[in-house]
Amino acid sequence: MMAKAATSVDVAKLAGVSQSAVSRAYTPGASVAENTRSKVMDAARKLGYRPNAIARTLITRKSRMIAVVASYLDNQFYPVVIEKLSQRFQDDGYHVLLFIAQARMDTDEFLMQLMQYHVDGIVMLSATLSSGLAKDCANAGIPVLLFNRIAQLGCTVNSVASDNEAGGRMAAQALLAAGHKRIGYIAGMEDSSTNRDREAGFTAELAAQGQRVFARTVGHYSFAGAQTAARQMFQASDAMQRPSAVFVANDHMAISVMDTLRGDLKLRVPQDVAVIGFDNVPQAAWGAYSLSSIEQDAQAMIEATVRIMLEQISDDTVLAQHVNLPVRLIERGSTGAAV
Amino acid sequence: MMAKAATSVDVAKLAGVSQSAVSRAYTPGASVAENTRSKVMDAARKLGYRPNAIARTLITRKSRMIAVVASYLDNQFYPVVIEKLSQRFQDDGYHVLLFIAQARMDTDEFLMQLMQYHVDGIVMLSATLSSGLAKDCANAGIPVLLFNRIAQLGCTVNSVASDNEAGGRMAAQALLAAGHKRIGYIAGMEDSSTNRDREAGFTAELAAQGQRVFARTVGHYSFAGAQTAARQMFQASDAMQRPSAVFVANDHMAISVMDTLRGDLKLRVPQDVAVIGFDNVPQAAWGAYSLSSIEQDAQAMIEATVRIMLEQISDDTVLAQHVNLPVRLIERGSTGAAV
DNA sequence: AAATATGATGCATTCGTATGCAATACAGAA
DNA sequence: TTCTGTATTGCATACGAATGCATCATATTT
Repeated sequence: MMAKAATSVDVAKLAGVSQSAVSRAYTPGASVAENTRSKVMDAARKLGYRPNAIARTLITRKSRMIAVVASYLDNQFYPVVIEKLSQRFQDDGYHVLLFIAQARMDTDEFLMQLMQYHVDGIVMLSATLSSGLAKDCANAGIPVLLFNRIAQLGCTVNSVASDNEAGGRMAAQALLAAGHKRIGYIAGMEDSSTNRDREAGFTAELAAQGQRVFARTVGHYSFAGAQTAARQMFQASDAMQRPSAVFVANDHMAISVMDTLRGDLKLRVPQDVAVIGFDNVPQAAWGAYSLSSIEQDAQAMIEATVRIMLEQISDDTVLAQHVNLPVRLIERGSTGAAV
Repeated sequence: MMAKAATSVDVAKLAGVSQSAVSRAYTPGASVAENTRSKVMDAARKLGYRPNAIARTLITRKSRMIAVVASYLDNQFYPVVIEKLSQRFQDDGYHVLLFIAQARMDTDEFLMQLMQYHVDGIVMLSATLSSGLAKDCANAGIPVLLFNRIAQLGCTVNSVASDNEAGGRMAAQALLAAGHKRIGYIAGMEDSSTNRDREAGFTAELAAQGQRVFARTVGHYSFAGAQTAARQMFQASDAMQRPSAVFVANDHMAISVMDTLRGDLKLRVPQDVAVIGFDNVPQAAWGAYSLSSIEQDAQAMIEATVRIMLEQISDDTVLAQHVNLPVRLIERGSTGAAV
């Protein structure tokens, strides 16, 4: 039933031209007479011909595919980014090959798969991949970009991130300005650059105003981890023994923290505890949370990502770039601001 | 700097065998001596050789790529599905090429892109694609599966969905059992099979127990649309003029409805209005909402999807299949159940 | 030891398109 | 009219791996 798809040779035969002519008709800027091109296009339409991107890739060595490596998508920041990123690449004629990275997956196996598909570039959304692996990819000649993460050493690896340190400082300022004296921090993954920078800025600003972090626990950027971290931090029944405000390393965890505070611990937000997160995911604006947050400019991050990738694909002598975008404070009810 | 990647010919030369031998060494079940295979593997390791999946695709006519067509990912049901689906396909050696479908995108252009990549199969998560387009793909010999949607006519198109009608009935039963007499329905996209079936089951069960839908508005499966729909439905200041319970066609909208009820309209859930949704997305379980819902068994849907796709890829004589999986009621606080 | 079966290997071709090169046509210039 | 330059076109080959077929070596049988 399935007719073998028409090839450029079939089209050439029907149009009475050579296969080269067909190829040229589909190549912008190639030398073809207008007359020939239209003959080819007519024949192509009749046969339902579509150029085979696979065969083209084999010879041009450009697949027009970008690998996006992501981790668990329950943090809504990532689906939003994937959606917009995919759209932007589509607008430029690229497509996204999605890889879900898992801890259990052997990284070598993973690398192998990426290489086999000959993607034109790799965008890593995941915070869980070693930058060693990222460097391996770069050495193989495929531009790599760490999204929302800073590369440790590799000047071969690009990165696009927000100014997490400034964001950490903003969070501290917001809580200090509201008069809090006992301020806690719930960390994400301790070895991630996002957590490190957010915490550094936060701590620095507290110090600048003569305070220290009152309590600190670790939530590993997971929903369940944040619940545990919140319980640990707020278990004291004496209000003076626990923070009156907490900066949570991302919104995904902050929402879990708010649920735990209200549900398990019967504490009110913001009256008993003020909460501020990071990312400004869509859910932060939901009425039930009204979570104050440090907003990452996802759109700008995506634009930078696409720009850098396309540059590196077209010209591999371009040096690795590191973009650091500004963030801004979004004040909502969870820090006592007017909703 | 970027050394041209080693090919099977390079490996063959170094190992002192033919290129065929290299190919066979990588083909499970091919006829190669153990001795030869290990010589090949040693040479491959030295050169960092990886088979070129593109070249392989050209000759085997199997790309081992599955296109997943998705729409706006703000409804968290889809990111979860994409993540799990991608993992399941990866486990079987397939990868996901992600396409974000947009209304503004010309469907022909879209189809062309899919064909060009010679994907082995297409999974459509989006409810916004015409099944006409889906049929076109199937005619081209690529198995197509509608996920969470029923195909209208095309016996060439597979579908995996939940028993939406039964789910609609369950929702009605839950609200009726709680004694509600004024029950509303907020619809999703009116031309989608999910909305149609959910509403049909819901209405039928109400009728079976001698009731009719008290009020009905349309939220188009969007967050903003649900807000408008909720305002319309609950604008009456007299409690008797508005529903005491509402079934919302999916959780994504139901959460928006709850926010609107509480925030704008100052109504309590469940005391003033009981709310029940559909999908059981992760957020439904969040403490601030505790949203009762009809759970779709995403895992089972994914297993069925992968099974059907792999069957159709390996044997194109298999007829289109239609899977309808059971759903179940998850009672939470939003319908007055104990939390 | 000879005949046969079995497994391993290499050769040559194939997949569908892009492209360097040579050939051709056709224009304008002299 | 002849020459030079430019625009088209086709030929042949390359991309990298898989595979049918023929060949060869080895194991098994008689």
